[in-house]
Amino acid sequence: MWLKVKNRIQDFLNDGIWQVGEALPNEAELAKYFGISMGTLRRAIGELVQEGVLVRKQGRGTFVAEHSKEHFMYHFFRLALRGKEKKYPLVNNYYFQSRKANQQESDALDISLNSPVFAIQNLLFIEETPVTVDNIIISKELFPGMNKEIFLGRDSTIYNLYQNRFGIFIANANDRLSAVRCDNREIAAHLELELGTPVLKIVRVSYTYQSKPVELRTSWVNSNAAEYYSNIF
Amino acid sequence: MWLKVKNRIQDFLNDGIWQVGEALPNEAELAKYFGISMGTLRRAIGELVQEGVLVRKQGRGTFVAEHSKEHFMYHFFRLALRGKEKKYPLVNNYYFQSRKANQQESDALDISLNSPVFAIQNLLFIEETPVTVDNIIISKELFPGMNKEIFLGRDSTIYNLYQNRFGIFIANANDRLSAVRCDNREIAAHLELELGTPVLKIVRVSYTYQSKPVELRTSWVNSNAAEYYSNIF
DNA sequence: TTCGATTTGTTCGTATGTATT
DNA sequence: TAATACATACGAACAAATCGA
Repeated sequence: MWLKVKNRIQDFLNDGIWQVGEALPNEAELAKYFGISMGTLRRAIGELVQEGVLVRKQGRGTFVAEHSKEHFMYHFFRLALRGKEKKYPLVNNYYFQSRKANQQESDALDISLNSPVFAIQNLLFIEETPVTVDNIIISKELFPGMNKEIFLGRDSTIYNLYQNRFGIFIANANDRLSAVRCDNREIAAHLELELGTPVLKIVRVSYTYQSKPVELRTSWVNSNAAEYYSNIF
Repeated sequence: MWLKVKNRIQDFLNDGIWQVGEALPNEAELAKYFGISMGTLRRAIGELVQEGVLVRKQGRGTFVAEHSKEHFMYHFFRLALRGKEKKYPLVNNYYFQSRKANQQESDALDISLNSPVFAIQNLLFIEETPVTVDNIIISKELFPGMNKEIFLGRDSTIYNLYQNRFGIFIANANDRLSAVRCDNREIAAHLELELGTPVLKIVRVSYTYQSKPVELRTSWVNSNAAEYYSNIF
């Protein structure tokens, strides 16, 4: 029963019945609505809280999770200068283009070949040191109304923009890392490295709670300056 | 109360009152022993189950978790051949030495400089391809009776050996990744790479449930053949 | 094969504690 | 201070899995 209720609540969330940041009805009401006891309801909600979908606040209510800049930074930004504490990067945009998805992109994002996508290139600095060039690919269809002004005008992280403006939550990501020679002149120049220097290449696909792929991001990291941190639990 | 009981159970486990694989007393007995209701006890145990410390089996009992080879492989071995499924590696040992900890090693393992340690070098293959050279450092003090025969004679993963023979559970690990030029002749030869080829360098510190550092492992990965997978939730 | 004893899993209802407004 | 909402705790009943007689 708690599993059924959990799924029904998820469906409500997907259908946008309850909006981001909004409070759900209180536990007693919800239990009555679903025809179960409060204990069982709490179990269902408890799981969603653990997954980060809902947030419970004692004395206030249960809310649809709204992730902060800190959350996204802490969770998804895995780079830091060698041996130093993690810091917020500064972002410099190089291009924001409309084009069609190639094979790799359409495979990763689960869209058809040649679907319209946005292709974005950013250069990130930490303490004035260029640490990574990010190439971002997102499907146009998922982000109706998106344009360069909106993208550059965001007041927080990119994932926050997805969440707040488009209702899309990045819940998890899959990174594949390898070491490659930096043979691309443009990237080498951005990172202020000589051609042929080893760089960390990261291919990330980010997903929603429903495991729907949202973003393909390829990063080239200046490995002289920064390291990738991975915590395994 | 449930938090207090959880901590008391953890203490029992640390003190070895309940051994690996053993069953705990049943819920009713435990609740009575701790002077709490079964519901509260279940909450305490439930958290430990979630953390992977205990395992509950309906109809049988609650057991001290004993992690399988599959668990350790799935959780802690993050390498796979490019674009292929994860496979078990074959391990080839190059040396097993006794020596004293240097600065980096003593810092990482939280032991004093020049403490006795074991230093081990392995070469791992996947499908006949050499994928990584691992340098492993563990404190002698944590592994009384450890020697080359025991280490090489293990019938499962290294972490399983720590668990089954020494009662030490690797619960989480911290990896720091960077791309470097492979300038070490020996490592290059092991990986069948030319000197100067970019390789993925991973520095891992592994910890017990109590966040005590157990192992420092430095890996050099043949990035032509293999990739590092990282899942972020 | 069946049956009963044991053990964890689920659900219910209620009471009390604690944080917020 | 009172009302509201989540947090914790208790106890009981029944379901489901396991194991041995």
